[in-house]
Amino acid sequence: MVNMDAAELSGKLAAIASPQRMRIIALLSGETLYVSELARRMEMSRALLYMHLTKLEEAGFVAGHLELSDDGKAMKFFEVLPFTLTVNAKTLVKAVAAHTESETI
Amino acid sequence: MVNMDAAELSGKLAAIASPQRMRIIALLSGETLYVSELARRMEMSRALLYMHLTKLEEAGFVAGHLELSDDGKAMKFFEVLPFTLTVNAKTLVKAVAAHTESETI
DNA sequence: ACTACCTGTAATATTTATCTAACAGGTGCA
DNA sequence: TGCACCTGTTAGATAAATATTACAGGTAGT
Repeated sequence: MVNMDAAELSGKLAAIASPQRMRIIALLSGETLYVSELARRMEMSRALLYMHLTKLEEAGFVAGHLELSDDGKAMKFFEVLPFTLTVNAKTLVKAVAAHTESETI
Repeated sequence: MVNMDAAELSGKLAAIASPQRMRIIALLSGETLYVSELARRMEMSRALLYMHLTKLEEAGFVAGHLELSDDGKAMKFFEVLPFTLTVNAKTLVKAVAAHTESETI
């Protein structure tokens, strides 16, 4: 994770760049919520929310797990994974270099 | 710049998230190049490159200026501006909060 | 006049991302 | 049985980003 190639870094940045997904992380940061509840707070359809959550999960920003509530309902909770992303010119040069290497060799 | 709202942060992240634009910054980081030369190294049309450069410039990552070469040609040079972007859960919470404030008040 | 460079933009096509609507399946309770 | 919750997915519409093509204009040198 110390050395990310351009594709990976780009994926993470794209995942986090969306205002909607920024809000999702902000909402999940503090309390873990299950999908339907999160959908209500986001005022967003579950289908759409799933799309966003999938992108965030693939990028490694959140993680979801099924839980069985007391009354037997299956509920999918999501939590924010700890992360820190630092980007500057140096970072980008490294990422691009790593990328072209893996492409060429 | 210390406190960015969600829209601004999202704009910067989106600008930097593109693999093409990451390569542009990597190429410009070290030497300033004029558009046509950069287009050759990127193996990309100038029209498309302009689109990318505009986004990078609007986000504040690069700056361009016209220069008159010795033989009278107008040449537009671009350079990378110093920047460091750090994103984590705390950053996002702040950005989102700043956003909803400016929206509501 | 013609070639070889350069900047700059507008119209258009293509590809991707985002969003909506609709469905199937589950549990618990009145 | 019917209502109120929950998860999960797919097909399709809409919006936005990306890329292409084709211009117009400039300087310098052969």
